[in-house]
Amino acid sequence: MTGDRATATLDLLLEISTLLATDMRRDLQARGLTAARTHLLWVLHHAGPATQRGLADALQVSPRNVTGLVDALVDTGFVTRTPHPGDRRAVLVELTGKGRALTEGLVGEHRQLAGQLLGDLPAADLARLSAGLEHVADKLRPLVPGDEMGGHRA
Amino acid sequence: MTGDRATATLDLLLEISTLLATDMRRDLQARGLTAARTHLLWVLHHAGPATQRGLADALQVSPRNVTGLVDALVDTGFVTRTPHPGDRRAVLVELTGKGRALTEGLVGEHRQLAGQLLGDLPAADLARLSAGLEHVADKLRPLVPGDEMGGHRA
DNA sequence: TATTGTTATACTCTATAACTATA
DNA sequence: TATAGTTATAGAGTATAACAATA
Repeated sequence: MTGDRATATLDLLLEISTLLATDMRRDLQARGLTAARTHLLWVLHHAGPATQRGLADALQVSPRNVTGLVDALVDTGFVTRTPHPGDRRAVLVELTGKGRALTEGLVGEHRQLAGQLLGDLPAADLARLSAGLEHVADKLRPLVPGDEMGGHRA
Repeated sequence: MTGDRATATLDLLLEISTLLATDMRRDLQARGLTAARTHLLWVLHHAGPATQRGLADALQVSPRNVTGLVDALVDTGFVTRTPHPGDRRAVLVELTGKGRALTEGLVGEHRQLAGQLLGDLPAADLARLSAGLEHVADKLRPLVPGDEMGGHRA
């Protein structure tokens, strides 16, 4: 039955999700980072300096939560808070050299992981896998309103 | 370049992971359940009554953590604690009628979601997607030691 | 009056360590 | 001596509400 095949495929997708999350979390932990803090660094890496308000929107998380994450990342030297020029209420959060080194390292590891998981798949198979995943993502995106962060994840 | 194609495919996989997690969490929250508690119910659904020790092993989480999760699920009426016949140190955790109704509902919704995401994919495409995902899972499983829970996730 | 970020408070998941009751 | 589960303590992520400074 096709229905069972679909269910088994969704199961596979969920298993892979868990495995990927576990694998990445372990790598980050070794460097003293959590998933939430890394996600914030990742947003800064892609978007450049941002206000905490902007980060809260990007991460879809409360402003109060951002305060805590930025506090921790300042303490550990990954980001700095500087006054916002032109709005004295706001601060600009930006990556330090250490922060930039980290996110650039992540890009490389990300690429390496992609190679490890998909590198020996024939190009035609990779294209078909990609197409299948696009199909799934297209169905899924409308189910989760207020996404916009597609891909920006560590 | 093939490398970039692989990276883009991994990105897609990560985006889908996030979307799936968000979608499922929202559904559960509406019923007063968190991901961790639901995961425990899911294990009971598949394995039947279990000791807290057994649950800790299955969930790969500390015994102390299980105490808290079971406390909450007892309070909300999803499981019961009964004395273990034959070992007076241990307790058996089992689903109540409410708990069973919930997990059975999850099975149905899971199937429905699979149909929604994959139902209109031609059988051949579904088979190729499935094969591609199997390839990824095969590469990924050895990277995450002590898994064994493949598929058992809510 | 609205917005930015903070303090105050609280809940959940998670962990380790020490302890009790049993094996 | 080892195991099952609890109490004690702690850290991280998350949220809402009230508040200060600024727009």
